[in-house]
Parts: sequence; structure tokens; C-alpha cells
Amino acid sequence: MKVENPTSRDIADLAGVSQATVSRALRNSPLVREETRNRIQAIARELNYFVNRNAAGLRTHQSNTIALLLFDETGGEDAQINPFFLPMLGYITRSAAELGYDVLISMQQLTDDWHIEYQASHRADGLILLGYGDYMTYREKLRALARANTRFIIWGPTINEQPGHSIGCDNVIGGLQAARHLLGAGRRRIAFLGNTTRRCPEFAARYEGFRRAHEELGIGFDPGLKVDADNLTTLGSRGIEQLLADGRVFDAVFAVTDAIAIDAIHALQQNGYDVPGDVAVVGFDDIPLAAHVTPALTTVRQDIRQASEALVKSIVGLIEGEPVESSLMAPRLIVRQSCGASG
Amino acid sequence: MKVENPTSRDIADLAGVSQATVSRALRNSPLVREETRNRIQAIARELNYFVNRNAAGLRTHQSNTIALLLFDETGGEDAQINPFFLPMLGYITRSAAELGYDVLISMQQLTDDWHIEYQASHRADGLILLGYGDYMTYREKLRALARANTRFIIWGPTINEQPGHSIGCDNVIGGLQAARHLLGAGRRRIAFLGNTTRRCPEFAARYEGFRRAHEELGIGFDPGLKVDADNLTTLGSRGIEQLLADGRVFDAVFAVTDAIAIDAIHALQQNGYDVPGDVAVVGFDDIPLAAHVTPALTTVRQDIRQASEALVKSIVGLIEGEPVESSLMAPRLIVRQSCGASG
DNA sequence: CTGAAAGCGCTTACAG
DNA sequence: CTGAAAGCGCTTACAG
Repeated sequence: MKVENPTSRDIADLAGVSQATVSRALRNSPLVREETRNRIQAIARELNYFVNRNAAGLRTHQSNTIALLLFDETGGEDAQINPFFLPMLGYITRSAAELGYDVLISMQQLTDDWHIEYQASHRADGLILLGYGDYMTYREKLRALARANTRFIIWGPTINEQPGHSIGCDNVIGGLQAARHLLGAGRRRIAFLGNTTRRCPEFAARYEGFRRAHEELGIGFDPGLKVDADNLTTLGSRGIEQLLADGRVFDAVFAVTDAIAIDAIHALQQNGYDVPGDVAVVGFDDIPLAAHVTPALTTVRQDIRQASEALVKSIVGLIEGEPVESSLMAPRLIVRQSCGASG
Repeated sequence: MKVENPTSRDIADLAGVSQATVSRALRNSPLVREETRNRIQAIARELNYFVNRNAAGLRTHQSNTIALLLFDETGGEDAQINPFFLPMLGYITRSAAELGYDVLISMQQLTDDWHIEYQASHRADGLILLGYGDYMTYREKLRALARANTRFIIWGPTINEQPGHSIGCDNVIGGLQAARHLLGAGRRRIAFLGNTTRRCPEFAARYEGFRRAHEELGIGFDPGLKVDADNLTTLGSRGIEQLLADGRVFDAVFAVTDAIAIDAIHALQQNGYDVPGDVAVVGFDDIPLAAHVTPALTTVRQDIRQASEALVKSIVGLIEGEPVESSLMAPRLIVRQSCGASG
């Protein structure tokens, strides 16, 4: 009675019904009498039978799979995913599972012909694009995607001419919140650490909000306090060293990522500055370590979970033909000790 | 001439050959004349044709997909993947892509019936299991996997009775390296921070190596210097505070993760200790931040990339019927400033 | 409520 | 080197 790789026909034989009835029963069709359905499902369970997804997919033209395309910044040398996106994977996977979708991940380089294949080959019903920061670079690829009627949603800012839909963090608001908070606490000379070139539109947006907070209060911002640099990991300490070497006076630091902020705190402490006494520090991201460094880091948190769920909800909506809109989600300031305003 | 969703038959009509010849040409079969093949491939490209994976998979009984099952420690509440495994995703995905496999990710709780379905439903040809630390808990699940002839490979220690194959880091060697290094630098009272209960067999193995290094040199280890605790993120500072509160004397710290080590460095500095002058610190993992804290953290690095590639190579070997062996990979000590031995 | 039948789009023996 | 044909395992209109 044990069958090697059972098919619906095997179940049918065992249950004494037609293969069509087995198929209906396993999909919980109301057309099948309950008693029959239960019997069939029991046999299927007994035999460890699972519907062949290839056959079902061939028939229905669906894969019930979402492809997650992560932009590979290393150009193929290394394979490090931008660490910021990693935690999203878990949330995306779970949300997708709740809606009955599997998640296929793929690292894609800019040079790859990454657009159309997943959907055209029926491996995925739609795509989520993570890490495609600079729209201008991808413009043509996105257009090709749209032309091929591929369903996709981008994690990133909403840009007018950009094809498709996107869901992103409102980085301007984030920068605004950080700077407002420091200015509200009486800090007047806030250094800005972060790369705001076109390569990093998110950081540029954070700077925009930072600048706007100064404007709101009619406080000028000294351009000498803005440290731009390429290498993000060491920017914290190098930025501080540079500011000190240049003899800049500052009473606060806003870093575009927590990694930079934490590195900056170290450098400040090493140079004998008290944080937040002498210099307040605010970061961005709320990475796990942020709450555990000393002083605990005040930072701007993007709701990664909410964002992930929204991305999945949108792509599934697109797949199932529902209306979908682009949106920006407001981040939230998490006040801890490093800003000196935690009461 | 533009076809909506072209099939191999459309290509065949356009090329004036049979559908079978198209199929052969697209798979680069040597049976097809080169001129014919080129013509067919050109037309396919022109039409943005891609082989329907469901149809091909149904025919060949293969999916060319590997399922990556990540253990979800949160029991479904949250969806955070253990951060240590995240970087592996990128390497696994790339290695798999190089061998022609897609990667499906899935978060699985202990209670899930996570074993058999992926392969039985022909969604994946084999499984990679990440994060299944405590074999005893999964014993039955792994046996069920093996019984169902599911191909799988586990990232973790090799355990004798454990079904299937595994690839892991030699954590004993790692702990040994760390402790030998500190002892070799003249430290004699090394505190150990980490949870070594059965829930964390990797950490227990690191402790084992740590202990063995003491034995080698005939140096006793004061059990009062071992701080065990549940909450890993704050163990660094809490551990140090506890040691100090208990009046323990120590000249070094070995923490089972870098996060704990970095937190410990902070706590030491806050309490007026110089690192590494008064207390040397060694961590484990070599997380990105490790090189950038002050002092830069000496740590034990697992070669995540090599491990990921080995996992993929093994599962693909299993899928393609080649012989595969379990193995342990030696980690490597990365000497920086925090151990006071960088010269 | 159930069954017989068609067909999804491929791959691959078989025949030439 | 190429074609006609079978068949992978489903889903679903159609008929009853």
C-alpha cells in the first residue's frame, strides 16, 4: 500500500474515486462531499502525498512564488548583501508564507539581465526589488520590466517618472526628526556624517531633512561640519578625526547610519569627549547593537517589519489584480542616552 | 510577429522547425546543427522567450531549486533571522546560481511540519538547514526527512547518530585558538562570557576549546570567571558588571560572540579599565563592526563564504548523485588591538 | 456531487 | 541532424 512517489492517481485508486475528485478534494473544493474529501485527505496524508507544484503551476500558470531581487553592490566579487536589507528577508518570507507564497532570492548585478526572466519562465508571479537605490542607473531596466508586463514593487523612494510601484522610508522626515531633536535640545553646531552623493539617495534625503530642520528654526548650518566620504564603515571615526583635525567646533553629530554613529562615539570617547555631555550623537537604522552600546544610541528607526509586510501585500495585490499604490512610511525617533535628552 | 507569451511552439513556427528541435536548440543540444541552433536562439531572444520552468520541471522531475530552511527561533511572533546566518544567504545564493540552482527561503518553526513537503512537491531538489543548533530537539524531524529520502545538508556540528550530512565550524578549535592566544600573551585569569547550555551547542564547543587550552598549559580555570546567561545581546555589559560586583579578578575576557565582546569592552571602559592594558578581550564571529570599534576587536572568524559554498556544493552533489561527506571547517584567529598582542 | 477528457508546455526516447 | 509522438501530473470546463 506504500507508494514510492505517489501521484493524485495513486490516491484516487486507493480511495476508489477519479483522479479529478482527488484534485478537487485536496484543494478543498466545496463540490466534493465532505465524507469523500476527508477520506481522500486522510489517504494523502498517510502516503505523504504533496501536490506536484510543477504540474499544478503548468496547469494554472501560477507559481505562488515571489522573487526577491537583491542588488549586488560588489559586482560579483563578493556576495555580501547590504546588511540593512537582511532583516527584511525574514519578514518578507513570513508575510509571503502567510499569503501562500514562497520566496525565491536572487542576487543581481547591475550588468545582469535581471528583469524579465523570473516571471516569463513562470518561476515567480512577481518581483520585489531591494537595494536599487539610484533610480537613474536602473531606469532602462525598470522600463523593460514594465514593458514585459512584469509585476514588481521597489523598496525605495517614489520617483515620478519611475515605472511601477514603490514603497519606501520617508528619509527626509527621518533626517528632520533627528535634527529637530538635537536642535530642540539646544545643540546648535551639529556635524553631519554621511555620503550624500547621488549614489546614496537615501542619505541625501536624510541630509535634506537635516537641512530643513535648521531652516525651520532659522539656524544656519556650517558646511564645514558636513563630512562626506565613500567608505561607510569607517566614516564614523575618520569623520570625527577629520573634524577635530580641522579644528571644527561642534556639540552634536548626526550620522546617516548607526554603524557610523557607533564608530563616531568611540572616536569621540577616545579623544576625551563625553557623549552626550560634550557631544550628542544620533544615528539612523536602530540596528540591534544600538541599544547596547554605551551610551545607548538615539536613532531613527525604520519599521522594517511594516515595510516588509507592505511590500509583500503590494506585490501579492499586483499579482491578484488588486489596485496598489506607492507609499512612503514615516520612520520614528528612538530616544536613548547618546543625545543627552532622555530625561 | 510579437507574441504575447511565447511558447516553444511559437518559436518553432517562426523558425520553420519542429517544437522538439526548438527544445533541443535552447538546451544547447549537440544534436542540433549550429546554424539552426543560432537561428532558433536568436528568435527566442527576440521574443523574450524563456522556457516555462513548470513544464520543464514536470517533464524532468527537477526544479533546479534549493530550499533554504532557516530555523525561526521566535516561534512565529517576530520574524528575525538569527543575524549570524544572514550573510550566508548571499553566498549561498550566489554559489547556487553558479551551479544553476535557484534558492527558495523559508522560515520554519520547530512545530512546523517542515521536512518533506519541499522536495515531495517538487519545489526544491534538496534542502539546506540553517540554525538547527540543538540536534536532540530535531532528531525526529531529521529522521523523517531521511525516511522520505529527502536530500538535505545541515549547517552545524557533525553528530554521530544524526541522519544526513552536515558542514560546520570547528568551534572547539575556535575556542582553543582564542584561549591559547590570550594565555600565550601572558593572561592568566580569563573570564568567559557565553551561554553554554544545551540550547547553544556551538557556544558549549567554544567553551570546551577554551577549557582545553587551559589544560594544555596546565593552567587552572576559576569557575567564578564563567558567566552564563540567557539574554545574549546584553550579556557583555551585564557579565562585566557581575564579575566586578562579585569582586572577581581577571585580566582577559573571551566572549562567545563579537556583539557580547563589544558590549563588554564598553562596560570595561565605562568602569575605568583600559582595554587591552588592564583587560584583553577576544570575541567570535568577526562581524563587520569588529574591525571598527576601539580598540579593534581580536576575534575568531568563521569563513562564512567558504562554508556557504561547501553547503551548496554538498547539496548539489547529493542532488546529482555524487558522494558527499560531512566536514568541520577550522576557523581563524584575527588578531587586532583588543587582545594587546598585535605587536 | 462525480467522472471522462482535454490540455497546460515542455523533454526525450524512437524512428528516420 | 530533425520530426512525430508520448507523457510528465495536475486543473477545470463540460456533461451527467
